[in-house]
Amino acid sequence: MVERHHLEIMRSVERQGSLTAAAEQLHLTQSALSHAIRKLEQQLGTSVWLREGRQLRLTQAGHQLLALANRLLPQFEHAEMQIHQIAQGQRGSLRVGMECHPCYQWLLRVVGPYLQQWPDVDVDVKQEFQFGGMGALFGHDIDLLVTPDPLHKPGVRFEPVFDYEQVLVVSEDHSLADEKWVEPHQLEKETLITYPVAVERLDIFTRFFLPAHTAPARHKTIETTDIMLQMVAAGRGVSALPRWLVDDYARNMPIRALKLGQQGMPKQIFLGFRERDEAVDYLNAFVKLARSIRWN
Amino acid sequence: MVERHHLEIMRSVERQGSLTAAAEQLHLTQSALSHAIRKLEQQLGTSVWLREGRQLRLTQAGHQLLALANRLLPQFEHAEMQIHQIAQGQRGSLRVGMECHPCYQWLLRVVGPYLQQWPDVDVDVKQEFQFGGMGALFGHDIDLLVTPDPLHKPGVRFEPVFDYEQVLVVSEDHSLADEKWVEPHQLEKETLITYPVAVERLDIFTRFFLPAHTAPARHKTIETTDIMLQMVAAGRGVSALPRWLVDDYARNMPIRALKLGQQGMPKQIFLGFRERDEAVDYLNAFVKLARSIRWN
DNA sequence: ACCTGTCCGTGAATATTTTTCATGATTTAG
DNA sequence: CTAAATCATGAAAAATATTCACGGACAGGT
Repeated sequence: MVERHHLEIMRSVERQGSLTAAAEQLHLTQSALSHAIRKLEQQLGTSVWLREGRQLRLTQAGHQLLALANRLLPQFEHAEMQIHQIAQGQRGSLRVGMECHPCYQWLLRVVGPYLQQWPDVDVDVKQEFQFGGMGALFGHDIDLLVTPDPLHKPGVRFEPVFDYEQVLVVSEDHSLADEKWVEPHQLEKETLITYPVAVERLDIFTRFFLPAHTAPARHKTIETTDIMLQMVAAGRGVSALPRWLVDDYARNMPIRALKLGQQGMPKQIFLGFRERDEAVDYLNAFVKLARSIRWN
Repeated sequence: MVERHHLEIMRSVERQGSLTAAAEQLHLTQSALSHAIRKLEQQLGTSVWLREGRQLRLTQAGHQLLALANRLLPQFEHAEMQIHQIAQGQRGSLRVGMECHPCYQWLLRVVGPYLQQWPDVDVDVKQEFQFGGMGALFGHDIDLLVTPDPLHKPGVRFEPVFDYEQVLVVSEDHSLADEKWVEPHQLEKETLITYPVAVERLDIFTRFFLPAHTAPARHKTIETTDIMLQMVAAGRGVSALPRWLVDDYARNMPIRALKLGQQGMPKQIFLGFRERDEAVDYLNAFVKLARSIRWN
């Protein structure tokens, strides 16, 4: 019925002052506009303007239409511009999913600079997935997965972006506090504090205790890193965390970091994304930026 | 570029869940929609949804479009409905112009009931006209002119809507306070207070003093009726006003109304409008309602 | 694994709509 | 009163939208 085209005509006629001038501005003939409006008037059942000599004066219906044009046309134009930006990968929204607790601390450092570089990209972080991080990736609930466990499958690609060392955190007063490293059996009497995730996903078990066929005496879970470290500082248990994270906290807390085994436990953070999105500029840029960020 | 039609498709596909179902709802074939969107995608430079098996999933551009559709389509529809009402004279805006000061008091009593009867008509009152009330009427600045002086010209019609008597207002303490009527020469020593308009437009001069070849001693002008009557009550002068207005104020003020001459001075309020608008329902209804209102 | 029904995409044919062209009627300015 | 400018109109041409008739892909049932 009322089409965008009609609104363009209304606006142009208002701005240019005459049908003829408007036609020129719209790269059409005066006749085309005349026909277009005439048809609209027939459909609306009322005229849009009154022909008074060579002047056109808007009727009430005409005023409504003009108001509509002034309201809607900018929205059309803005949306088109935005979609254009999206088409060129300059604008978008990046939904980041995370599968590891301390990853969040790391992510925060990446997101800041990223938002500066890509002011037109929104970053959204999600932490709960019904079908796991991979499920969320495949189900398009997220566009990027931050995880320490790359689960290679066709359709997704994982890129390592950050190497770090997982360390054991103990209180300054702990008997092991001055050791360079710990062996599994040294923790047989300890309380281990971890995030509340399945044991299979805890490297401290899969790569440290299990190979040595031992385990800590007790296992507690705590949601947040801050409280976890408070507990460790208070001598209520030990925990395994990234070294960069511990170093950060150690400035204000009586805690120490120890290597897990003589060689330490190297870990990596990976970014996973759908291969289809490989060409998406702002996603690629995120991966690149993430890789370039260093902790001193 | 992005047309209303595309928005309709986006919305319908979202609601119906598939192109085929949307096509049915829009009374088109699935092929038509497919072609339409394909062309749009080419113009935008990005696809609107991804074909995943038989599922369509919106891209970011698609989400933008859908959001646009949900925002703009209701506005299109609302505007069309409104214009339809305008076309049938059920809705409009009535711009009322006034040429006489006390007319405003009268108008207020008409507008209330009118707004009740015509909830879809907006009433706007204007009091200042660059080229007089008639000019405003011809220039389409107003649709209705309230005036005591019908100036008949081709193209406009005037309808008398209210008969009343213009009376002299004096203080209760005035020497004439208990007279039934006054003659012009009795006011030769008085101060006359009027609204600030040209003397030719004041009936008290043209119909009362001038025929008797006399005039009041002093002439002051005051903008507002309230202050004017305060002055009269205080014995600072006399004034000429409609009887219904004076009766209203006299309940709380020490003032009296006297006939101007033995016969009194009958007056009328007229409503003027363009003959072209004669068929406009809500305008006609205003005139009719104005005529029917009585003061008891 | 193999139908089967359903969905979407595509190219050619067709239908519809938009635009132009050519012209006339009306009005304003000089 | 003429000249220039404006908008309206009908017919012709151009452009666009829609349908038709397919084909390929996929999910669900057997």
